[in-house]
Amino acid sequence: MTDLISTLADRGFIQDVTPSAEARLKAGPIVGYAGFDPTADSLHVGSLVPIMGLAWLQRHGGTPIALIGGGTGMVGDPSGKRQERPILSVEEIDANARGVEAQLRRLLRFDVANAARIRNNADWLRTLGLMEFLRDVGKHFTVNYMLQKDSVKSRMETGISYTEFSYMLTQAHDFWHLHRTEHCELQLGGSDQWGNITAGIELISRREGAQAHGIVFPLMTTAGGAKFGKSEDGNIWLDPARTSPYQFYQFWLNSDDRDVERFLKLFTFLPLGDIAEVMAAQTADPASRAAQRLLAREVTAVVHGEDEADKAVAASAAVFSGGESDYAALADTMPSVPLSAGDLDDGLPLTDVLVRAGLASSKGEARRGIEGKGFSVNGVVEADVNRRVTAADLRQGRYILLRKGKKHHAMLTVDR
RNA sequence: GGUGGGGUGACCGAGUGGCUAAUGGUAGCAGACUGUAAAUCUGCCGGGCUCUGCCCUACGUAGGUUCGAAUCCUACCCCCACCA
Repeated sequence: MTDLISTLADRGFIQDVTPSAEARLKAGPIVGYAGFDPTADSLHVGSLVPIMGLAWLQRHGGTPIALIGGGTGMVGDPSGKRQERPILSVEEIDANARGVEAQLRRLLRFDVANAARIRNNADWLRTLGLMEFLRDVGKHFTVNYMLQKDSVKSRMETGISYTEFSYMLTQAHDFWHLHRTEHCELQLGGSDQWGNITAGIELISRREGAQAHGIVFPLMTTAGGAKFGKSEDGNIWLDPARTSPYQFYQFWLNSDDRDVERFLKLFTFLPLGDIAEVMAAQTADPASRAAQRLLAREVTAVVHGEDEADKAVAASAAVFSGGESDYAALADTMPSVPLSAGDLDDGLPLTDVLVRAGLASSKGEARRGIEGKGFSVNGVVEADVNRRVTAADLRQGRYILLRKGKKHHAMLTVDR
């Protein structure tokens, strides 16, 4: 446990730490948690930071708890948000929670002595009575204290509902609950969670007379200034049904030179020595993008497994080297759209096909893209707006590879 | 409850009766250059079509005035500030 803090610090995880944390971590193994909101049925790459934090905790002998916010999700965390959030139905939250839990189960270890635990705060928050909450939690906080928090202060202009105002208390209650029931003494989170975490520490101190600790991670950004984890298709999800392993691999491969070292430290378990080595290679020959390749391979393997990572590497090599390749293997890892054999009898307009493949959001966009030489079929740029896709375009009898720009691919697969 | 200000496309933000699918900026997409990078330059950037043009839908909501409205009128909803 001794060097958890230094590991995290060396790898760029630490934005802020409560003063007592270091001494406590040196004293022995600890139980720590991080929360995950069930706002969608899949986590996205942004969630990898706290997940890696928990994983490092586990590797240093601690017991990680991944807390799914099935209860707090009903309220909505104002932290880092400029506007009130839409309320999801309980059914949606529960469905999302199931998806998130399945992913967490793959990313943490459950077969070791200090096995990870998964909890859902719906289990205690939904049954918590209002009077009980006001007496046992609300009584310990002054409104003055709550108004000091950034999450509230920054919303005083635009407005914040009582519901979101109260959020920090529900999260504080979670920390207290986990402390009480599982001896959890540490909470990890993004830097926007600082206020919520310290509120929890405060509550534990008041009710239990015990000292709890917090570590927050820096806000993820990219050197280009874009939001981390977003692409033109929206978020980069961990769910392969939403973001194929190939797309996932490509996301990391396209990392900015200025970000790649930081990402290697944050999103892989590679020893710092290995990272320094690959960075040296990268600096010597930037065009090789050795660091990006390693990053993409490693993160894809962590999230989707070794096999999928290998396929993504192979598919990327095939697609970007040009020439004929093993289409069946490509179809397996990249977004693939099924066609029935009959569809091609008369040929399909290319514009329709691009929309179906998700490469264009409307026929008009597809048409404009073709006019701008932005699309290709089987590696050949297509400039004819009226082009039709026919059986003659099939490769290996059943595949057609569509490409948008240089980087975006989709495979049409004819059913047999 | 009162007074004042405000609600425009993904976001910011112009626009006060026709030249407005709506200036500009950001973000995004494509092309050129490159290293599947950055920066830069160029084009695109509500939807559909039988596409040098045509048709829908759109400026908080619902009506109205007008040949014509994001722009004027009425009611309503929501947000903000100050006052009570």
